[in-house]
Amino acid sequence: MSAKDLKPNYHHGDLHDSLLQAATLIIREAGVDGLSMRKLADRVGVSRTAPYHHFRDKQALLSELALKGFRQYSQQIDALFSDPALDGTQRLEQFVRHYLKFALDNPELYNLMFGQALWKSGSPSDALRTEAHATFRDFVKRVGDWQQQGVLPAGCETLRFAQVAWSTLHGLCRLVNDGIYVEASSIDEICATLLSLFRQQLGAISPAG
Amino acid sequence: MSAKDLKPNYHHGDLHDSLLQAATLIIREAGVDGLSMRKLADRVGVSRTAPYHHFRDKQALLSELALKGFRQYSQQIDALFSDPALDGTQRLEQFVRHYLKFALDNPELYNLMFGQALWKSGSPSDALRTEAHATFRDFVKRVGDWQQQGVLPAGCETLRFAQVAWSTLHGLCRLVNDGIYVEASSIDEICATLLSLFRQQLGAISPAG
DNA sequence: GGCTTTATTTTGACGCTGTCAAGATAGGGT
DNA sequence: ACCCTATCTTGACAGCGTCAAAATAAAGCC
Repeated sequence: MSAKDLKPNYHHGDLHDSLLQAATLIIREAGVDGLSMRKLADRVGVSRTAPYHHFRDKQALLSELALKGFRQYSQQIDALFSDPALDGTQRLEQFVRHYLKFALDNPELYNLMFGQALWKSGSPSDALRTEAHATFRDFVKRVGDWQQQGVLPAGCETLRFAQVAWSTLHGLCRLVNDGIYVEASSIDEICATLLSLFRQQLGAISPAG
Repeated sequence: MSAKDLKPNYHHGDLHDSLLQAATLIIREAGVDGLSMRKLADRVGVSRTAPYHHFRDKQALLSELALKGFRQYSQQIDALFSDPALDGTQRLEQFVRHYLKFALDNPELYNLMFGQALWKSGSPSDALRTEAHATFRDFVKRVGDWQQQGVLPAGCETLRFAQVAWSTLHGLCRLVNDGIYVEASSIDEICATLLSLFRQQLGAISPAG
């Protein structure tokens, strides 16, 4: 037998995927902090150390979850940009709203993808690093397009603008997700302000103009 | 004896402060994750549970550290704004650079002050909540001043602008501190871009203008 | 001084965590 | 029927936060 997919009563079937799936559920219910390797194993119905034959350690498991998150995110964004009914301005607005929605709908996943747990102290897997970089490159490219289309200001290096814009989006997501400030009700207004700021349409600075 | 301050050879002297002090050191050396109540107690030379008579739990200790961080931050910012040699524009620039510097110089402390560990799941002490809110109010007030002085665009609700601006600063700090992107070398340039963006001086959008 | 009261600290314990080493088991190939 | 290898389990270790109860030392009062 070559394909392991067809044997549901091997030792487990496909423990690797079952673990990822169960981990996703636990994280949704109890947050990343509520996920332990032991509870995870228990949930799937195997012994405590069984997962260690499929993931080097807990971080490796989390890395794969984050990786799946990036794939999911990219897919959603690609879908958004392949809609031919939207012009550049609408795409920018939709992108911003979608980014926030993704982060706010999946706070724990977002935290995994863009949090210190995986990135700090150098552990992220190569696959994760690659995928994340691709995601950022993609964003920079879109910012460049928007600049060319006159949707975003052109008198500014694309990379720098992209870094600042991403900082803004990321910062807002974190402030909300981490419970630091902003009730959900204000988000639409903040989002509008943020878009006006990016487009440099906040009104004249000098009253002497 | 009424004042405990005067007795250095009580049981410990002032275990409360000694713990905070040692915790600060450990965090600087090993990060917040490297701080455990047991190691902390050991470092100070008391038994594992001694700290629990001075802090309800670990979170209470971290809350106090964050509180000290906020006081330290406010003091530095106040000093900056009390310099009469600076005009509004310079103050904005100095503020932005100082905010980044504070966060990047004390990454673990910044994470404590503005991270999910304390804010998420509702545990922050009243004192911490009060101090943090005051800090944000202060920032909003300064943004209002800058708007009146023509340093920042006036055609925009102060609170909204402040929220977006803080998001940008916070997001940048997190991206750098969490090791997600941006080498330290780019920060100055990003900072400049960020300031231009806030001041709406990034250049014309429409090539038809 | 001696006695009591109170503040402070320690010892012991519990359940939880991540993970290593060694043994058990079961499927595939011959 | 055999072995090999992939898979899983059992046992163990060190570490964690924290509770309860016992021990200690200081302070207050006579």
